[in-house]
Amino acid sequence: MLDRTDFLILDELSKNSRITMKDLGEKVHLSGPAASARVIKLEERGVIEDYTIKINQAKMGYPVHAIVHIYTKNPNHQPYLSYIKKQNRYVVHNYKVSGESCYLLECRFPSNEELDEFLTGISNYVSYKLSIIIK
Amino acid sequence: MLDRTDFLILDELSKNSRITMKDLGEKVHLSGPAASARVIKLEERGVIEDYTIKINQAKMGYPVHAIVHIYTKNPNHQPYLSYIKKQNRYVVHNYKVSGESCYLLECRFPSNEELDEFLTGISNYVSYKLSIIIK
DNA sequence: TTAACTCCTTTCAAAAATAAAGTCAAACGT
DNA sequence: ACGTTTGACTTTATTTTTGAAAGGAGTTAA
Repeated sequence: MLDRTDFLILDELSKNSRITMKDLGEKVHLSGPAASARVIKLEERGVIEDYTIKINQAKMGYPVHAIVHIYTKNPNHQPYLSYIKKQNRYVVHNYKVSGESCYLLECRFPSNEELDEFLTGISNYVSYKLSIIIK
Repeated sequence: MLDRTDFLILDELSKNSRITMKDLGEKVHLSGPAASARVIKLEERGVIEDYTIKINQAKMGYPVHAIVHIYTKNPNHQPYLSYIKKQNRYVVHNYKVSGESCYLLECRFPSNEELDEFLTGISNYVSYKLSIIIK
């Protein structure tokens, strides 16, 4: 399905998604139009889902990075999920998981104060364990 | 420091990092060169760290997505860290965290068999708890 | 008032993207 | 064995985008 050249292309686009098709072509020993055609196919097949940027959240004012393990006491998760949705400025991911906990919440905060408020908020719906990411 | 227009630019680039400066300019009510100048500044300030793509890992053959909580028994983490480095084809992130566990490992596998092998491998160095991401 | 900045626009030459045409080789049916 | 189709590529030529340069408008400070 995917050949060596496709992998090289994905690798280059991962490193720099704004590379020109001409330069991408050179890197993978193809002409610009050929590289472009490959990329379009990768998009169509859904292998490339998105072109995006990595933002330095600390410089954006969100230096506190945390993982919160959620243990829902109530079988109805909706109140928790609604609350999370309302607090989405802090939430990076909310994974439903199998294992000990029910959800794994990755989030970012401007300060510990706001983290504290957030945790106070969710404790109305669920119990949790907190891990702060150090690096 | 960052104004409303910068936030709009970051938002648009997050959604599509390959947008042309001309189109980006239109979206944020600026000329192409003005948008381009803003973007260059955001890069220089380190707010934009990287232009990258989101790859559908399932279509790449890595459908199993897991978070592994690592508890190091030994105060010397090096053997664990070296092992992780060797297994980097599976590892998305290896966060050092404060809290109950020592590291939070986000990883992806082609199958449960390979997840099993990986876990067998790390159990030589550390103990762990596994969470499989369902969605 | 004037000078120095900042941030923008417009203009235009150079570079890149894209559409189109043509080449080549492998696969397939007759 | 021959012609046809298909897929992936290159080259060429047109269109579009980029990025440099020049200049204007608003702000601040001497």
